[in-house]
Amino acid sequence: MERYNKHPKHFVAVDCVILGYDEGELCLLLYPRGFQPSKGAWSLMGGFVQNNESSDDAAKRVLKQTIGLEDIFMKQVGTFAEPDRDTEDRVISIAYYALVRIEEHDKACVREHGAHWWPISELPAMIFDHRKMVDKALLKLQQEAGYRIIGQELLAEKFTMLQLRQLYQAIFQREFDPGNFRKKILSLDVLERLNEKNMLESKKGAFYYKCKEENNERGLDRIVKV
Amino acid sequence: MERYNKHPKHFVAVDCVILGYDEGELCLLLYPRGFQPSKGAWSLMGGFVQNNESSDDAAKRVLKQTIGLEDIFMKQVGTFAEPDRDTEDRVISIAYYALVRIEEHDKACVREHGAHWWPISELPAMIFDHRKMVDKALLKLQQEAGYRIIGQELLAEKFTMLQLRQLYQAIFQREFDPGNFRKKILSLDVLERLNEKNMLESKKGAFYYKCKEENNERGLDRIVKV
DNA sequence: ACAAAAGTGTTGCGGCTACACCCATGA
DNA sequence: TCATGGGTGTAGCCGCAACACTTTTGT
Repeated sequence: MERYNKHPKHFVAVDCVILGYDEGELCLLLYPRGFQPSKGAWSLMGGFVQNNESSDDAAKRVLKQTIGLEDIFMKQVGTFAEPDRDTEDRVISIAYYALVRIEEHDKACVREHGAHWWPISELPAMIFDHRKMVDKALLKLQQEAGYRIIGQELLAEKFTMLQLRQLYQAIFQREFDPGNFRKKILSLDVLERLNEKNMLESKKGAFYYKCKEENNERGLDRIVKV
Repeated sequence: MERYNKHPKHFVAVDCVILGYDEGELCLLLYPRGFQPSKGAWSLMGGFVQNNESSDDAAKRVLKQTIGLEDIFMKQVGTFAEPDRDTEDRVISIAYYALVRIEEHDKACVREHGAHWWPISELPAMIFDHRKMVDKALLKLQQEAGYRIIGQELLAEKFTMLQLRQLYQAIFQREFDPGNFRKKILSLDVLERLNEKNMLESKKGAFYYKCKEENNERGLDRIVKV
């Protein structure tokens, strides 16, 4: 008994704003659209939502296919449903953003798609409303990072205060005072200092830290005022 | 040329978390589902996204139909796309929340649907994942109210400090000190004091305020720390 | 010796909280 | 006159920003 049949059905897609971090800057993974219209223009990684698949599942599938990684931090950005947003046919798209360690992704997988990492400050033109998705994703990332330590998602398992601070500077596009940043972060008591130092980025050497397990539970103080 | 045809299409709906404010408490408008399964269970107001209609448009249409009001404050909450969330058939639903002045809506229109305003503290069971939508909407409302004065949306064009404070107490589920609340709000310089007093709720009489026009532009200080 | 990052300490300002306090007036 | 909300003032606390200062070590 199909009660809903008088209503139209639509293509539903997911588009992934895949963010990494490299050399002090946030980077976005884009791939070149291979056919007209807008051939050669850059596009987010996307895919259609299949039957028996939630949009979360679809986004995970796209991520697996394009960068070969699973269990990635990922959140919904919002849904874009203007009737003419896709020039080919109507497609309603649910945007997600994902945070990946840029060093760990499957480079062959990415190369195969002709994809390219772009620094956030120099993004090329993108198809459709993908630029809007990216901008909204970056805002959501700031919100997330303002309430929870974003560290292991974009850096490595262990990281130094310098690395974490530079990451936050990239996310919030502003400087943080080294001393104050350190004290603020440590006062939250969500990092664990390891008995190991990074000797590469300073003469004195900087302790590595890693996130404590319970970091996932939010509810901290706010870290960065917006 | 339909390049997407190998992919499935889906029903796409909007569901509206319609919030009002009455006698010191937030209220939610629900209507009873009229058919099996879950007949008699309560449901959000919803509707299907039509062709040539964005989801924002669809949500506005649903609001117009159910409470007879246009130009209502409204924001996207998120998209719910579990394959089995609707027991009848697969429907992907985009949830919105709307803020309405409970006194101004079209009561005949609402009665016709058998709808009922429920205080937030005593919500009945709802169908499908509607409860999740409501909870997420209430969180979004807190976020919004924390950065912008939510006043004219839920109260009247003009309102007293007492009314505004009680509204905020309902939204954040906690008490605010009357003096401090007043000073904080006025320091934002987004309200305009009218030469008119409300004599009904106190002996001395309280000035009415209304929102200045530019209140819509966000970017204020944070009002309530979460 | 110098530079550069690590790490700690100090000080001042601003905002928030918890009140105290007077005002106006209806019951 | 008492209770109630309106409205203002104030003292203390806390957090943050700015910045000084010491440590360590490679070049």
